[in-house]
Amino acid sequence: MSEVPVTVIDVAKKAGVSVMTVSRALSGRGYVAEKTREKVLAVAAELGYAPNLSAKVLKGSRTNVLGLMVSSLESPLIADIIGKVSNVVKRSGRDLLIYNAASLPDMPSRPDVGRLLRGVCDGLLLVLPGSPDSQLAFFEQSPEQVPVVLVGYCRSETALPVVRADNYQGARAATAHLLELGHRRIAFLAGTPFTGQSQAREQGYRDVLAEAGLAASAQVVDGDFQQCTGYEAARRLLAQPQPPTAIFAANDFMAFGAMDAIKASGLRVPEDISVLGFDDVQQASYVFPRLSTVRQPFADISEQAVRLLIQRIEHPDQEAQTIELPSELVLRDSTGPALAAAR
Amino acid sequence: MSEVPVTVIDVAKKAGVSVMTVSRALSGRGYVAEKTREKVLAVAAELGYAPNLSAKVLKGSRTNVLGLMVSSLESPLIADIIGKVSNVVKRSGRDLLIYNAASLPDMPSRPDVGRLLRGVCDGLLLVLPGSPDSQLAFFEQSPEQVPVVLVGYCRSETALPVVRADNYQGARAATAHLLELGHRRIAFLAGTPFTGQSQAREQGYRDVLAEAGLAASAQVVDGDFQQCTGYEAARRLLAQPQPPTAIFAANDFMAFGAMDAIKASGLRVPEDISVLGFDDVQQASYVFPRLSTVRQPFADISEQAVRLLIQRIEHPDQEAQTIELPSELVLRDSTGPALAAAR
DNA sequence: TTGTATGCGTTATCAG
DNA sequence: CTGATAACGCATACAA
Repeated sequence: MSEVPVTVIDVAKKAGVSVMTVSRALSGRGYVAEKTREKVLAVAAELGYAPNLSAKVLKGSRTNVLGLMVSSLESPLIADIIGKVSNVVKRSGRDLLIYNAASLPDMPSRPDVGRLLRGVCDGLLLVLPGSPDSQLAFFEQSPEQVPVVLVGYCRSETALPVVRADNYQGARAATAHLLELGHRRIAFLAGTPFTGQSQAREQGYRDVLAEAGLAASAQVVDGDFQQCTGYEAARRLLAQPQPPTAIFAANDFMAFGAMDAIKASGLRVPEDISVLGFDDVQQASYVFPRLSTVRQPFADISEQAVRLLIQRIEHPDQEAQTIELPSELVLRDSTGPALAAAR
Repeated sequence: MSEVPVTVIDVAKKAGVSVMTVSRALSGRGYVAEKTREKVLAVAAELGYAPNLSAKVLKGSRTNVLGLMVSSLESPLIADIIGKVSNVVKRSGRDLLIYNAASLPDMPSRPDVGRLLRGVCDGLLLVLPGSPDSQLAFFEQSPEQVPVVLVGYCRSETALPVVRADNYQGARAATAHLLELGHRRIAFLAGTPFTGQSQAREQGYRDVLAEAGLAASAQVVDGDFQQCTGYEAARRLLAQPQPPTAIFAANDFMAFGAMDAIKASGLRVPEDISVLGFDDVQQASYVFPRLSTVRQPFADISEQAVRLLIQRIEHPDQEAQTIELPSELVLRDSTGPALAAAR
């Protein structure tokens, strides 16, 4: 009962026509008699014919498959983006293949990383918040080889098309909000520098403080977007003689870690210390207290990224553009007025 | 400067040999003079040759690519498994392609779902906790077509090889622990039924209660493994005249939701109500209070699943086996003695 | 409107 | 030990 793969030849034989006619009937290109077309389609359906993707690729034609390269699979944030992109792609009638470009510490990524996908996919989406730029150079060198769109990339040095949130304005709004609440000692928990997103957020934070005449009170702690790092960083901040009254984390996960550290120290959020995140991951609404944060419009970002990629596949000659979507300050329960005593 | 793809022909020309010699030198199969081999390898490296995967597939040879089909990309748990599998596969010198088999509500999955991967991959790993069995039937019907291994599947009706944790014993240990702490009203928050994992856990829960003569006190609330569902379910439980003193959730995310609901009601975990999860996702150690849970050995599971898949690729004729790895009760801070008043 | 022949990059077969 | 040739499944000129 094991069905051997069905090819155009099988369909052609059974339908009593040539392979060419089958090909035309299925692709819709070229002239085929309506009656013949129906016959072929019926036989194809009956036999359960599905085109061999590899043969298509080899022939150089479109596969209707898009690729998504990520620098990590262990971050729930990336998982969320992957899920959204996957849905958008499916809705466009295409398929999506995901590839983890992360290289193991003891096993450097081979030069053919990505070759894999490049062969099979019509175009590639790159979500690489954890990758050094060497990977990117690989794609920049041959832009006409395969269409590419960067997601959430924040540095200006690339010639590739980009879709991202407005990290700078988002961070400005967040910092301004904390100032309005009366906070004067606001710490910033930074993330990894790879995509430049953390720097953009830090810049927004610093600029707003500077404009309020508080440049000297800026305190930036290095981090890596991980929850446990946020925990450790917050512990160190709390151990200071004059701990901050508010913590602005470069992402939600570090904010979660910071909240845990604060609670573990016997302090309350937001009564004793306010915490503000960035991203608005799903968990932000479920933790206690619910996290105030800057929302990145991931649904829009995914939508635009896929749209832009498809556009580039169909019009490879157009200029690369950068799409920046607005971030939005979402106020929940983790931010509150600064303690009068602490001002 | 755009590099056109380098083929064996290019290498052959530059090395002054035939394509066949190049193929042999690179694959290591067949006789090639040592000196010729070195020459070819040098030229291949110089030209940056990488084999065309599609051509390999078309020819029917191994691709050294494994596929991972998941039923959802939005669950952090699956994301975790994906990451681990990805690492194991990389370490084996192979590559991994991930495909989201979830079908959109308004766009049913086309019949060629999976055809895609089946063509390109030597074998497939299936992680389908959210899929009805129709998808599975697809693979069972033609097991010799492409080697397949199921991950975390708990029903006995399949002839395919399976790797999973011991859900039943894990749930037994968890329930027994709550009984030892003095709890007598223990509620169980169930998940989706698709893989049978929730049922296995529920069975362990019911059996231990029955053996303690408490079968009548079993209370099972339907859920779907989602955090918000855990929240809602816990709220309903708390609204009862005699709320449970302990909640055993079929997974950690529902446990998180339950903890949030308890805290939002002004009660404390574990002083007023104990909460116990299942899975031991990373967040379980970071939430407050840290979650007691049943650890699924995902690292081992991933390792074994990949190992088993590779074994089946290389020896397709062997009998399908089921590997069940032990779960482990991990006690943290979310479980404590039952309130004397509530017993 | 339909059929024939060719090539994409690889590897297996078989001859040299 | 090495090389020419065919074949995998599909789509495209081109011919009929």
